[in-house]
Amino acid sequence: MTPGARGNSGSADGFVAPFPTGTGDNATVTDAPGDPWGDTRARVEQAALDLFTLKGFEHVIIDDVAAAAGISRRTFFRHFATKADAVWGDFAAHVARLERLLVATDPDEPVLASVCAAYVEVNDYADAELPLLRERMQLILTEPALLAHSQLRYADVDRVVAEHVARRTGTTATALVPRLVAASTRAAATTAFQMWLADEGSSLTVQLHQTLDEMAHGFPTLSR
Amino acid sequence: MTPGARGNSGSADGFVAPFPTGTGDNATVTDAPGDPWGDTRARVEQAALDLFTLKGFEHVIIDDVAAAAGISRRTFFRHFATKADAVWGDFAAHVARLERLLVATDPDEPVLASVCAAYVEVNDYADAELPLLRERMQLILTEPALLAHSQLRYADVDRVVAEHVARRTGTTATALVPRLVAASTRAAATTAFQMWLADEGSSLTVQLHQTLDEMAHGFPTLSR
DNA sequence: GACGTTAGTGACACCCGGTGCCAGGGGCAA
DNA sequence: TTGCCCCTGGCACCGGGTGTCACTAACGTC
Repeated sequence: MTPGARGNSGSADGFVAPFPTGTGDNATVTDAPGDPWGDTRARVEQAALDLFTLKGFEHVIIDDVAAAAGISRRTFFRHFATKADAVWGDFAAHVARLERLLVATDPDEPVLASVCAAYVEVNDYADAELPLLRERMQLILTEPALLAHSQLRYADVDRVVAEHVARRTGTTATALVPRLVAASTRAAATTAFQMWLADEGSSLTVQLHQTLDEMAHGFPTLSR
Repeated sequence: MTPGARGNSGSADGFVAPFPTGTGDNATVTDAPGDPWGDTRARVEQAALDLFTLKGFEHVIIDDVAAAAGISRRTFFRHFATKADAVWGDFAAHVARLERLLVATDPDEPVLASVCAAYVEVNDYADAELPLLRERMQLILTEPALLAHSQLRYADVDRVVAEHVARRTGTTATALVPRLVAASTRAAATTAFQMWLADEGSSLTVQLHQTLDEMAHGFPTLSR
């Protein structure tokens, strides 16, 4: 549901630049112990996020990001398949974590509740990570091109959830209920993120809980 | 929720070509009474749909569609803002119809039920229109680029539904419940379309009813 | 210490979606 | 006939994305 807000530490799918690309501002060579030139991918991500937030996604061209990160346009596309991908961090790891949470759920717990709980838990970020997450989600849910692109990323989430429901209910992931649960919970989670973004002081966990519960319980607020 | 399956009769936002563009296969000039040269936009739509279905969306370039429709590449982009838009027919009219249905709902009816009913009714197509609808939805839900693009179109639907719920519940369209109802019902409707596409012999109306009810009632199938 | 391998990089050419601009040319009213 | 409106095609251009080639640093091997 969310881009991986961790600072790209593990580099699950990211490479590490083994030498400097020399824009001149790299100070001394032996700056940090172990990783002297820093992670190129992380540097590009940061530059992209900053520029997109500052000038708007479609007003920034790849050359801008590349220049800000001290790499060439061609190299940008070696680290990110598309312009939009620069916003998502290590999302594959996030999806993998959701899948692990789902697999580890108590088989006696109601399926829908287990999905909601996993959604809440996988989005339980440390306070220090929230500003970055906010910046990412603000872009994803606000910029049309990124909103459209998000559909492709979220397809993986839907698949993981649908497979979980299918396992628990003894059907296939393409059956009605697994698909419906996946689509509905994701819709609710997205709504929770919108509410969280709109209210600077709110808690993401609380918003997720409230929104998922409201949906899962058949919208009790609407006079039932 | 659905592209307008009607044959583009009203031309709510489409223009009408006032003279032929002459690829040679236009038979005699006085072919059909009243509209001798046919609707250019409709011709392009048909060519695009056929080619996309036949070769896959991203394996078809605009020049292919333009050539098949007997127009220039530049003219294609005068009828459709993007390549993806050629698939959607008169979707704005479809959204407008949904909005009229929502406005006309009985104020005493439960809000959620009124949204579900409107979703079902706005997607109640004549048998003759179903093959075209199937082709369109198959593309939209299958081709990644079109799936991503659909998010932008469906944003209009969400807005209309959220505004309806906001009116009925005395809040704003950006409040939690209006947003959540809009997102959830759309998720359910999309799922219904997937099920309908997967089962050649099923009824779209039945699928929509079943899926929306399952969601709106809190997923009774999941042992509650 | 010379060597081949591996991997990230930059430069270049190219494809394709999309846009701005300009120049026709047909319908239509004055 | 004149002028206007609108649709059209052609052309140049922008920007995202890809294939290819050559360069160079790190590393293991003989």
